[in-house]
Amino acid sequence: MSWSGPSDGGSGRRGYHHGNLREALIDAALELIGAKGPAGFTIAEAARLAGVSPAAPYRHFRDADALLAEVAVRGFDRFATRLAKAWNEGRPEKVRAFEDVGRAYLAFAREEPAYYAAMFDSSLAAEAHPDLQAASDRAFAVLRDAAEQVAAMVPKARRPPALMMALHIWAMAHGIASLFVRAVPARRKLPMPAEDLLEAGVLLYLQSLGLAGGE
Amino acid sequence: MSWSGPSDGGSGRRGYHHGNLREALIDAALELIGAKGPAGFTIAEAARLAGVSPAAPYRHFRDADALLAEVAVRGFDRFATRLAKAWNEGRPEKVRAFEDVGRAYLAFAREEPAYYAAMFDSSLAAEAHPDLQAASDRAFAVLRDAAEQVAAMVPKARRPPALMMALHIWAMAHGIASLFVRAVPARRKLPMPAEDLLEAGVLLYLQSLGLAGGE
DNA sequence: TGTACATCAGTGAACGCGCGTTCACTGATGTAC
DNA sequence: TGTACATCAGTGAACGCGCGTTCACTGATGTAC
Repeated sequence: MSWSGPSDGGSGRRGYHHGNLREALIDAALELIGAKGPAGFTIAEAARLAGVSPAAPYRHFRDADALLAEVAVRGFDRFATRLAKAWNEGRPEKVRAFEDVGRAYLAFAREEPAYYAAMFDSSLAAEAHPDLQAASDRAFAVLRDAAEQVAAMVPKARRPPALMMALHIWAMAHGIASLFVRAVPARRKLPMPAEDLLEAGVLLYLQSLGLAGGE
Repeated sequence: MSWSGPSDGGSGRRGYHHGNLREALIDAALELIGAKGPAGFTIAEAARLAGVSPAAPYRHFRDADALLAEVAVRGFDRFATRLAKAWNEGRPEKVRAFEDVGRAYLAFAREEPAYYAAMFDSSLAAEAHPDLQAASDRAFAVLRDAAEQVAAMVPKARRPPALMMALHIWAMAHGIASLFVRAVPARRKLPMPAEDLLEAGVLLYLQSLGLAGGE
């Protein structure tokens, strides 16, 4: 949560011009979303956190939704990067790398709850923010590509559609993240780490395809 | 969304006393949550919808959270009933009945989005509402019991923990419901109905256990 | 290198709004006798 | 059956609050010459 002003260096304000207000507002939004959820953040409070007047944000964002969308876009970009890193082009071994993607998914939800909430819990209409749709697509593409390469290992006769595989894994990872990693009324105490739960699920799933050491 | 007043019969107000304000407020809350999500509902607007003054709700609920919690509790109860009905004691056949539970899960999310949102998208702390926790437990118990009976069909040597199975299925169902049935920024067009996606996922999962017609 | 000027990124005061919550109140209902 | 009274479930006016948004403004920055 550092705001990386160019000439600021974290020392606070330095006069009439903020210097990097856009970034500071995004940082503030993240902080607020993390604390109160996407619905609990206001432009006014973000401005206060950034140390500017309530009118200042309007120089950079049309409204609260635009700021929220920007946060979500950045979230998806970080998310995509993280998943791609975990996949690592399927090295050293595809099934193992695929499981790593699942772990990276949960790790992101756990370590970046504010981004995650902006991405998945906000009521932004993706249609109204084309760049948001695009960013979400980029993240999903990583998962789909990985699924495609894993699916290709299955004999053609019983090979499932890679897209379906990707959707299944995404759904399970997202379900676990939503139910067990974050705070919801239905949240349960897990008898095991969420990561292990997902790993076991993915493993069973892949076993049914004849992959993964299902002896 | 009818308010079932005892002496009212849907004909509107009948004087100083509403007669069934508590129910009317819950109905109003459902309508608002359905339209704007759990965060977009206010006590004042619920009162307006119910046709009473903004102070009236406080005779029945301590605050907005209490009303929201009541809605969520009722949602979990309906949810549990619906899942139990789908499971139908494992008849006519356990694996098939288990799939039915999955279908019922999605059907609920689709047909009762307001309840579903109150249950899973609100920021209520379950700890602060013990009855909410209990209601959520009752719903999960249905799924866990079903999983237990399905797991019992697997030879002991490779039988997975039933609790884990229940968590996997719940996570996948919830993930699909969250990502593809409801409106979120990351929502994708599915190449198939969500129900089919879940059914295929559950089937593959059970196949890995040697259950389900894995030819 | 210096000066004039355009542009940019903030200010701060103001507005109308809806919300949550309180308060003394009052109309309606139910009950004791 | 009738009356007195307690209780209950609403009223409506009021309060303080924070928000989103606008506006004319002004200080700071950058650029042309």
